[in-house]
Amino acid sequence: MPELPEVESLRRSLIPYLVGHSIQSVEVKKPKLVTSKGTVRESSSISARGFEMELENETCRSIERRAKNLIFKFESGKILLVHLKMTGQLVFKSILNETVLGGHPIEASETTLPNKHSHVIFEMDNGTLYYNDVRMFGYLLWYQNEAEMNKAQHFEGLGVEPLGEQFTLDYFKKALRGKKSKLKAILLDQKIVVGLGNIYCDEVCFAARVRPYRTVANLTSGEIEKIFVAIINILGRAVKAGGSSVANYLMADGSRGNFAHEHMVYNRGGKECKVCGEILEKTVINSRTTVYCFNCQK
DNA sequence: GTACTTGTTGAACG
DNA sequence: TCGTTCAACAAGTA
Repeated sequence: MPELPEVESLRRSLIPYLVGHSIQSVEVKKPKLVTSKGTVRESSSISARGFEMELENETCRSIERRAKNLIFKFESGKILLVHLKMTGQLVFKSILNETVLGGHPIEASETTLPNKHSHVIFEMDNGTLYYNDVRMFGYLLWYQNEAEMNKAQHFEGLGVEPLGEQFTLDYFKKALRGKKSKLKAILLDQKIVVGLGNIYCDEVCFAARVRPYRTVANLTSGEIEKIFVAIINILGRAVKAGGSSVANYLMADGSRGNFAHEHMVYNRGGKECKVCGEILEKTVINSRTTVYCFNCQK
């Protein structure tokens, strides 16, 4: 599930292949993905055919990221925003047969391209970019320019970037002041800090040795600091490792940019804690599965 | 057939 | 009114 580290490492790996290169043609196989925004049905301002035409002959100038959104900016000023949601992935296959992948982990059965989940295909001057999405929760939005994107208020209310300069201990402490929620709810709340999803919330809580259901108001100053440091460390390390997804599934040595191997608690309920050996507890917080170690976390 | 998965958000809650 | 939590939704898998 792409959270901030997956999106960021995908962005970094796509830059050398896409920036400076142009789109020759676009094929939208599932119009829904470019005409709706998640569960919010918008009266689409653009048809699938319009989407294809608008991006033809556009040259990519930069690839940016805001929260879990990938933002492709073109020389003309046009913008393509991609949200992978749960199961989206972008795969670029160059004409030299190099493959770059990011987002949702690839399934072994889906290594052929395009496959049945390839819903939007960009023919570039140096290869092909596939947007694959098994459950089709993701979306690709097109904007005429920066102003139009801002007008859409897609980023309204988002908190600070955890790996940016604005995320300071002071900011974090102030943001938590007076909150009555459980720690996990706070970490999941994109209005405070963006980019943390279910996986990294559990990992951050474990790294900080704080139980996820603790009420924020009862946290000590030291604990908040540990959580703050854990957010930066975990996300930073995960980005470095290439996220929890397979980074390059066609590499000869089969190596994987894989933070998943480093997960301490996520998806490990009932298994032994890697630190103390106790059985990890599994519970539900804010309607999300949560795993923690009762022994290690206080 | 059913339970379960996550990011997001409008609805409902207290 | 407001902060907080819930539930629904997207579509597929086990």
